[in-house]
Amino acid sequence: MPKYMTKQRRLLTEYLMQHVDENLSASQIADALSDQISKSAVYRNLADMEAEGKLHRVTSGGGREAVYRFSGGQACSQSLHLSCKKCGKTVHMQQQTADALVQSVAANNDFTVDKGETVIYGVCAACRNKKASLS
Amino acid sequence: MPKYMTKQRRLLTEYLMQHVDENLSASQIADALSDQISKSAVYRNLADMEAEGKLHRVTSGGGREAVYRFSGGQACSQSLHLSCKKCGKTVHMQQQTADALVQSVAANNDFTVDKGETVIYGVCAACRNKKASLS
DNA sequence: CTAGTTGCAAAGAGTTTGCATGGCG
DNA sequence: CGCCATGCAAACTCTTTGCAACTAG
Repeated sequence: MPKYMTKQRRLLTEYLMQHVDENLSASQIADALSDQISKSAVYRNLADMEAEGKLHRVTSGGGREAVYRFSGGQACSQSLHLSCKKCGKTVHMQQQTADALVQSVAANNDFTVDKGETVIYGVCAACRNKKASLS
Repeated sequence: MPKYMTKQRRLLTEYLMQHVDENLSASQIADALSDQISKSAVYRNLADMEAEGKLHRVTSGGGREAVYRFSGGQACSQSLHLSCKKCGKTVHMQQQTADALVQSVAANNDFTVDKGETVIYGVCAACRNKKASLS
């Protein structure tokens, strides 16, 4: 849990702000900022931010790297996330739909869904159309 | 894509059969079978089996290891999966509930859910009760 | 017999950690 | 000024790869 707002921390936050809702791997971020922040600082800050809940760890991008997603400080825990396997974009499901879904699962399977942790994979409208048009 | 059914491959398959629907990390499996199969063979066979579609790669267990789930050859792609964060068990959602859910998302967010890829995280009934009873 | 597989060990990739220096408040 | 955070590099963990020996068909 950080106490000082360092230059590096600010730079990292700015970087994340510019990549809201994208899935970024720790090493990818560290690499992009390598000339401004050391690798260790990136990893440490990323871990801190995750602990603070400012960042969500996805870790499911096909590799074995730590993958994070920054959501601009919004209340992400209140809406499920839809992640497109094609373009990687993540969209927040409407809370209303999410709640209905959660209740449905609770009623049918006696299972309490964690909205903040769950990411639903599939294909977004844009990519679905794209796929249809080209080969 | 393997052509021979080797002793190691059979042993690995048997191991997986005994752990259907559990989330197993590659290293965990390799370690468990270390005295019967070499690490490399485990990794190679796991990769082959995934390519053949006999195994599903989860890779989202909080660490940075390759995590797999074996489903005994069932048509897992037809039902969403619920994974308990406490005990790690994965249960198949009833297809009926899953379909309703998928349709709901499709209607509200114009997003095509991939049932085979999606894992919903939360807490199962058993663990929910457990949590309530002790401290 | 022939080619796919295994095993071992070395090489990689990514992440974590120890310690001295630097900088926020 | 004091203590946290940074940087650097070494240490680690997990995974991949090269190559000779082995074995399933």
